[in-house]
Amino acid sequence: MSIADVARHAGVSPSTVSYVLSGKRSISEDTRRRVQESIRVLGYRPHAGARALASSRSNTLALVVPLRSDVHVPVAMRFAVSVVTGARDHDHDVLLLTQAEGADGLRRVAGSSMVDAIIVMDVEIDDARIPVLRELGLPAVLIGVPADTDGLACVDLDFTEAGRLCVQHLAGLGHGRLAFVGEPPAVYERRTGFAERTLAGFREAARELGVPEPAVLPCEPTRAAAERAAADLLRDHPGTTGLVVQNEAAAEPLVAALRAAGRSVPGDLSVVAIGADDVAAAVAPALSSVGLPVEELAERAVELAVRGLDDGTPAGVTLLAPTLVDRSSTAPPPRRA
Amino acid sequence: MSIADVARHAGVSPSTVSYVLSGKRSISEDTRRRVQESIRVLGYRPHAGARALASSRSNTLALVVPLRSDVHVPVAMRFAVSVVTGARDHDHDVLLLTQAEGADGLRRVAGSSMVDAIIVMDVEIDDARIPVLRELGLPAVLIGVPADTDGLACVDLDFTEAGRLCVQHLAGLGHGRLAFVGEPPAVYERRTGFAERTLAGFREAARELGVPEPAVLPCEPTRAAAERAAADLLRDHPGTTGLVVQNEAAAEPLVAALRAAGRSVPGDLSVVAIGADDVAAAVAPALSSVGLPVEELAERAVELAVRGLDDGTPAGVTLLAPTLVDRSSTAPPPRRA
DNA sequence: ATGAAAGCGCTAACAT
DNA sequence: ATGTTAGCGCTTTCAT
Repeated sequence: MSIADVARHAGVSPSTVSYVLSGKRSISEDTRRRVQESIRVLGYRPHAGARALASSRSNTLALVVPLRSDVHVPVAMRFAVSVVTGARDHDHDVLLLTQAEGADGLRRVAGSSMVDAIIVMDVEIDDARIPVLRELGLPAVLIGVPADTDGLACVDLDFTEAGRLCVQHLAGLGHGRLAFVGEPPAVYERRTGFAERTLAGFREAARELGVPEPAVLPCEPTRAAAERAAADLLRDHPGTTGLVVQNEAAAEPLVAALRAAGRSVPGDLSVVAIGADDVAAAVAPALSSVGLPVEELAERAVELAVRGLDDGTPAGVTLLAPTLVDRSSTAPPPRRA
Repeated sequence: MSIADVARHAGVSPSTVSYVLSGKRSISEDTRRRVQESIRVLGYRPHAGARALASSRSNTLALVVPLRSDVHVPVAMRFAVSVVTGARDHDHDVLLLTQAEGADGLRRVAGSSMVDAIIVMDVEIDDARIPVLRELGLPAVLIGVPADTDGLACVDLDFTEAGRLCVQHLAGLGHGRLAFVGEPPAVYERRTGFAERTLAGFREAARELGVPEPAVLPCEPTRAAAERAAADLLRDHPGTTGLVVQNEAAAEPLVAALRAAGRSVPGDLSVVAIGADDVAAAVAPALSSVGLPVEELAERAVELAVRGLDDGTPAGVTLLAPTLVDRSSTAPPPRRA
């Protein structure tokens, strides 16, 4: 079953079939219909390898997914699925690479022309794969923002602004003592962009608004760690009335622990989450939160990757504006007795 | 950069380079070394598409991952990562498909020769993709076991035996009243193989050992649902002393709720989990459990897929024997007062 | 043990 | 608006 069979069946030349398929030149309405009918009848599918060979386009994107245990897996999975879905909308497929393959994996799939572009998740500020990505000569899109973005396309939520937004929201309600429960220590140690930038925005805004230097408590993604963080918070920073949580796994147990300790949310303590909306909404009470627009980020990444194929990599950083959804976990602080 | 450049550089013919790479005919030690050196120096990578075209082998596997919200995501992700890792060990790459593409996606990637074999996760007893898989003429490996396995390779944990094993363990400790907290109702409604078979084994073994028909409580993967299940269990089946939980997300909150209700585990109630070992071990107290060997299942699946390329699909069901690891959540039942 | 050369199925320049 | 044809880079007979 090849393009020649279709051509014969439709009474046209192979190139005409090719052009009907690609739309790269105008075809008479009549011919187009005949060809499409032949394709349907014969059940013809172009051979991907032959296509890639002739056109130097594989119509395949590489997606590098993180393995780290400190990355929230459901969110990573949603990214991956959204990237696949977005890629299909642009007639592309997705080759799955794990972080474990590292730079060699990138060289391999690029060097053998398996993929047209590369999308990388979980980018660190000083990521070792970045120089490699530059050498490759393929469009590369990072979900995340490293220190040096030269020649690369980056997509992310504006986490700096997200951090600020949380402070503004809480300060606007009258909170004067804030704290931040964050990602696991390892995330900060390897300088993951989003975590570092969130904290920066959070601290800046606090400073600007005259809020005293807030406590920052990194937290492992376990219930036990969240309970410990709650205990630490209440013991070491008892005056805190406004809390920002950037840790999908810890949000629910943290709030539960606070309530178990007799603090009402939002009566005594207001809590704002940063992360996937459904996670925040599922907590009791539903948490006011700055949402992580996973689907939109993934779609943008795919679009940049695919667009880069024709226009060259459209380098530059795309930051999506964060929005805070007000749910039932924030209120003015309790009146001092 | 093509095979011709390497051949010229090494002073041999292109076919010799090809044979050095594939090992499909003997090459003098001297020639081999020269060619490999040239490959290294030039940084040559064979063009995947050209290879696929000439050899009708893409060295790529398709992996269909589930999207369903009732599938435990971290486990699905571990499967995916393990499949990629296993595939790389066999010099294959992995193309990621989502369930959303359905049968058409399978036809597409098979028809265009993008992949040599297909691995499908989250298989239902009567899965609509199975007839398609048979038509395709590619090796197909299911992680899971449908009703009709004719012509297909299936890999799974022996969940029937896993269910029996739990009963035997509990009955062996002296428990005479058992209950089962399972996956969400939807999982049973769509007749997911593993869930149905576990329950069958569980009930059979109970019958054989003279244990009265145990209560079965399906459970959504949320804390609230787990707490409800705990309450229902204590209210409606107060005599229960042995509990089997097959629900990664519910295990921890369920046990927590039981303890919060004043039941000690394993003092009053023994609990056995079925699922990923690390999840079970992370609960307080660490749960005795029948582990789900994710990595091994994935590796087997890959191996069957790759082996099928040369030998034809080695149809048949591979069931891994379950083992129960005794941790601190099971003990003899309390003596009747 | 090695080389020469015929495809694999498609795309895209070059025709008309 | 359509046809002809030369590759794309590799594998694999067929020779020697």
